[in-house]
Amino acid sequence: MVRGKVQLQRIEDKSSRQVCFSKRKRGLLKKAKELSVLCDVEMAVIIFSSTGKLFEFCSGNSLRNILERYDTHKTKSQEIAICKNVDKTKQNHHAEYMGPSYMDANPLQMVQRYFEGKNIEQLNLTQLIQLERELDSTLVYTRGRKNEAMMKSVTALHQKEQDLTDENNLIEREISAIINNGNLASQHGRVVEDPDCVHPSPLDLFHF
Amino acid sequence: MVRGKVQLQRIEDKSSRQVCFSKRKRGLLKKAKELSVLCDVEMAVIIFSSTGKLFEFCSGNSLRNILERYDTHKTKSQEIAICKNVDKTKQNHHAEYMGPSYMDANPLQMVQRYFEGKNIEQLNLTQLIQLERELDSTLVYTRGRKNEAMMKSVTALHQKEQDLTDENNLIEREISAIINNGNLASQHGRVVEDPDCVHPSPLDLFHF
DNA sequence: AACTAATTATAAG
DNA sequence: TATTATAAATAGT
Repeated sequence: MVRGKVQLQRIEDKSSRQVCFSKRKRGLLKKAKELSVLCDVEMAVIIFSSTGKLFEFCSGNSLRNILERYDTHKTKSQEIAICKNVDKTKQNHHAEYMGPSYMDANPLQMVQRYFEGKNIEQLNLTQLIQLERELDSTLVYTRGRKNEAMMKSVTALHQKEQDLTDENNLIEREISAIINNGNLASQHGRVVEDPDCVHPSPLDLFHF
Repeated sequence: MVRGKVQLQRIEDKSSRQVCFSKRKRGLLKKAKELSVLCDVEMAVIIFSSTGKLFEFCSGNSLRNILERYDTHKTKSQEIAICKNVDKTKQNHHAEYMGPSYMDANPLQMVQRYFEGKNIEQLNLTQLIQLERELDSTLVYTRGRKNEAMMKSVTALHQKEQDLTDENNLIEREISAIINNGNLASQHGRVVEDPDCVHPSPLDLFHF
């Protein structure tokens, strides 16, 4: 019988732990199934026992679909984070207007459209092997372009910083000249910025 | 109070369903945490509510690590299964008919079409970062499907081998019976093939 | 693995 | 949201 509350800590006795795992795993998977059915939700449970054995549950028929959705969801959140960050920096390194979202479909959907509505599940082995290769090389290419774009962006920011610094130095020299000429009444409409304070490190734009 | 057992079916009333989801989700996540701590297991739970909101739990500090382990585990299991299957199999099969080629454009071209003819060179940094992520997850997905397809293919071939072997044994027995009856003039329209000579290795189908 | 007392989860109010 | 009666899970035998 159950004596007192269970302490939330690792059960040290191996045998008890194994028995507990077996019972609680069954309970958890049952609860998971109930939740998914009663409340009509999409969900996945992945469990690796301490012996390395895999147990899984998913609401539909494909755990992979759920992981895919998870990835998509995360990607979207990250995109929002990136855009917010970019807005904050006011460093406009995508000068062009992006227009209405081109990013509302991902390559998975594009592939499926391309295969005339066929699900990737229905592609045959040869098609899958070829698709894998082509995705791989498109990915490598895209990654390279991304890195180049990052580099350019960094370089552009450095240049901008340099220009501002030069401009400030120039203004300072002008002011010094004016002071040295004893002409204190002369006015400049500009404010000297301190570039070190105004500009974040270019690398802050990227989330490494 | 709880009256009678709960029926395992979708709760039709939206409000009740929402309340139930909220309570049971909390319960499930608590159970998940208890299981992971008490029994020292690595686990992940991913839940998408019917309104599309994401809830997650994981035992360590990175759900993505667990998903990676999941992928690795699946891949490894499949490889082991394939190798076992292939080793057992000394026999062949002919490649399935693939149908008309859907592969006359690759994802690079698809991506470019999708971006209204823009070259990947012209995508901005935000677009490139997202495209990279999406290609990556599509690739992971495709790779998983390919491995599953390989498994199925090998299993089917193994079955075919068994069928052919059985058929050959049957024919050999028939011939022996005929010979033992001294009826050497009797004709059979079939030739017994030597499978070891005729059929290439199944692995030739896959480009490792 | 089956049993049972005690805890825990939860449907309804 | 909090309460409570009941169902369900489960620790120890």
